[in-house]
Amino acid sequence: MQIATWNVNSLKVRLPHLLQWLTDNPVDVLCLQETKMTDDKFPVAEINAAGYQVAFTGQKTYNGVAILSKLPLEDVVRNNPRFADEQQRIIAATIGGIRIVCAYVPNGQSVDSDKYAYKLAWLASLREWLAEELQTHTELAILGDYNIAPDDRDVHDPVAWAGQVLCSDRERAALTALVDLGLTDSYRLFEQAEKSFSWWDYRQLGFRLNKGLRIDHILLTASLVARCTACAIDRAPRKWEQPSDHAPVVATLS
DNA sequence: ATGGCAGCGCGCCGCTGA
Repeated sequence: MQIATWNVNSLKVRLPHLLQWLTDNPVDVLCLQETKMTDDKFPVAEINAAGYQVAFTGQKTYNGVAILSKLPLEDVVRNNPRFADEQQRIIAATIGGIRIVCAYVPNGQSVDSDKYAYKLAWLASLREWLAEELQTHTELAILGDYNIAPDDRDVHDPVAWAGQVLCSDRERAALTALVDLGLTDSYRLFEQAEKSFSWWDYRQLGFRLNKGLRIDHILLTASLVARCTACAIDRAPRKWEQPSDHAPVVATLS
């Protein structure tokens, strides 16, 4: 079984890439972020035709998340029930007995921004909710765009990024607090190339110069860690014409 | 030096993203 996450930066623009990528990578579960569309616009028929069922929650212009699955999606939850939020950033479903949580963590903009305070509050509430979910789901995976580079290995220029949003201590502590619930960054279970990133700025030849960050993650509970045989970032679609600025991350479970 | 891409909105610039 393969589970994956991809921030598509507009599903309207990226639908052809999504369908191509699924043809090339017929994963069992794919979590999407930044669909940027209201639910009435969601391309259900095209995704069904590709062999996937789908649950989603979106809004105009910003945010929006979805879970695609070959197997049925059960017990779908939209948003964190503990956090009143107009922004559509979370969707969860049980698939093949695994609780799948798809998350689009707020960006935060800058550490002195109101959006940063919102990001930290959002993450604190996510932790509270996940703690509850973990009481009833021993097999749980939380996949998504965390907008946090866990440590300096995940940053192309740690000096330039030191203390900046996506790399600041408080965000990293919030991520550590999630991990401390009993989760593991699946990417670091395995030997990985240095300078492995999942996002590259569109500007200044970011991808070509590999000036990126690793901010898209798949966290697993211990029972899924035991089943996890691989985790990889697929840089291929970042090279396609008119790409998302993020690459998909794929974890393989036995 | 706050730029630079990209997507979106009743658009022709301003916002958000990361």
